[in-house]
Amino acid sequence: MGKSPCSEKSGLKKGPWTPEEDQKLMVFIEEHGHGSWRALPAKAGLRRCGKSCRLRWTNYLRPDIKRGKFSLQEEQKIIQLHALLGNRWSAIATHLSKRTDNEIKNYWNTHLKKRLIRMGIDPITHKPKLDTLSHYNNNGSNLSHMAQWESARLQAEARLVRESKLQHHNNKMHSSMHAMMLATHDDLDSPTSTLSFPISINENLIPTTTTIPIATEELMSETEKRMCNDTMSCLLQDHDDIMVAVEAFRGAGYDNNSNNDVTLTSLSSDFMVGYFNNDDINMVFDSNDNLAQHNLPTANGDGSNCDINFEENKNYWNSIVNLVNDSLF
DNA sequence: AACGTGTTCAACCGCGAGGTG
DNA sequence: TCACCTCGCGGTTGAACACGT
Repeated sequence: MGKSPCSEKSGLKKGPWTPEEDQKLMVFIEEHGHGSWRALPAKAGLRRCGKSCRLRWTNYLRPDIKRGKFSLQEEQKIIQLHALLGNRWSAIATHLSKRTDNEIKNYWNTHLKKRLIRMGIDPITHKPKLDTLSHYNNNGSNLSHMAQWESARLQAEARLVRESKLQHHNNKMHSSMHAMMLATHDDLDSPTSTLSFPISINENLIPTTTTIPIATEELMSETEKRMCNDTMSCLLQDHDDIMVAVEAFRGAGYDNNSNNDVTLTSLSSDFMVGYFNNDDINMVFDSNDNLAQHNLPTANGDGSNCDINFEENKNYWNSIVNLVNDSLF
């Protein structure tokens, strides 16, 4: 297996890179490209292993790297992406232009993770920790707020389940495209409008759901296309984008089945979840239509609770993001 | 100024995926 | 199918730095 011979070879330098070494590596790559990393050190006149050269280049010397303080937007994005993708730093890095996976990983471990822990949020699940309740209990008055929050949240979820099932039923009833807004606004408001607990929901991130026939674009009427555009405009720029997303969905390994509509729900300005209405498969796409995650389990196998899973996640993300924002000021 | 402690982040290590013969 | 190799990823380390006493 691919165990690196780096540490086993004598005469190879380790540790921090000198400016001279950096210069040699940059000049060589600019002239020849990196090609085989294993062969590069000898060609470039470096007493380093190829692995060390690759790391130095990708994490430090590459010209398209942005360094310095992370912006608030970048922090929010990292938190959201981590909630969705976990410790897949390279995947997260692809959504933050000019940031390396190593830098994001370090920033998470040294700043964001600690901040979430301080706020009583589990940095792995992105949900409030159970011991947060006892923390609040020990501190007195806030326990009732936490309990009220959880109670309101559960009530909202129960309503969402009911409405989701109704929506799923409607989807089955109509085989052509339907653009519809989920009636979730009140549900999302309820925990915050009645409580003083400092979690609020960002109303800009209310999800929109659109059901699109997976059949070819030609089958869609102009009206349908327009409805599609209107509903998805918060996420996708135009009809072409939507069709690209559908193609990406279809291209992810599933057969084209004209009876199998796809439902797309925008989670945020960067992510969209989709699922086949008669399937238990659902997927998450980023704004570039890349498949970020798929095959998330569903409770009843018919896709009817997909909205609930992602609705719940979205709520937590917004809560986390808002809490982070609150802690900054 | 000296020391101890905490924090940061560049760099390393080991593992697994994927390619190739 | 198997063995070998390279590459990329995520976890971890430790030197350098910051800060408090």
